[in-house]
Amino acid sequence: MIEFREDQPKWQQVAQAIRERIAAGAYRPGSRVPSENDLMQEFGIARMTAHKVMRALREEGAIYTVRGMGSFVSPPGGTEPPVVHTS
Amino acid sequence: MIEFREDQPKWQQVAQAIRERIAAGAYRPGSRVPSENDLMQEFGIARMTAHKVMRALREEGAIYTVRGMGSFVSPPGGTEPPVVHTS
DNA sequence: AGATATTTGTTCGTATGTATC
DNA sequence: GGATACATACGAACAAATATC
Repeated sequence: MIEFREDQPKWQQVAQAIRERIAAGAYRPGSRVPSENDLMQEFGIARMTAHKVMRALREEGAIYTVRGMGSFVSPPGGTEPPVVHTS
Repeated sequence: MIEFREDQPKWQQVAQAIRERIAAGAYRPGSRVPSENDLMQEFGIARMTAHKVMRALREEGAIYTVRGMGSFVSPPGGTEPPVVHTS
């Protein structure tokens, strides 16, 4: 759990926590990151706040998202299209 | 986009813009009007300001709103309850 | 085929805090 | 004090995509 500081928005602090886990290799390229529901539970935040976190990470290219599936760590390169199972 | 005047609140100017579009028939009775998010984007305003716009239009009967769905142009009569699709 | 659960996308409703005028 | 305007953050509801059973 995080002790939220007063001087920075929750959504930024959570986003930073996820960034650090990716950088540390806790979440590896192509693997799923916690769902918005997971983030709600773990950090005690509202779903819209979790959504804002994921949107920020998505916009900076750290993750990509598939509706109904979840979000995944982007490959090191950065912009390769996600592997979508079409079978 | 709008060039906001200094002599009048933003939320009133945006509300007037929407009123004019309804009057002009750009938004027809029963059809959806732009969401608060749309208004944020188009006019470059905060969500709370967009909300204030919609509340004003709702209170004067120009639109009606359904949570989770959006806002819609009121029928010409004025105060008939909205048609909800239950099928 | 159908039902259910999970997950993300989007919508509105509300409250609080900050800053400015 | 009041009104405006912004950002943050909570809640609630509806929608659509995906997966599983």
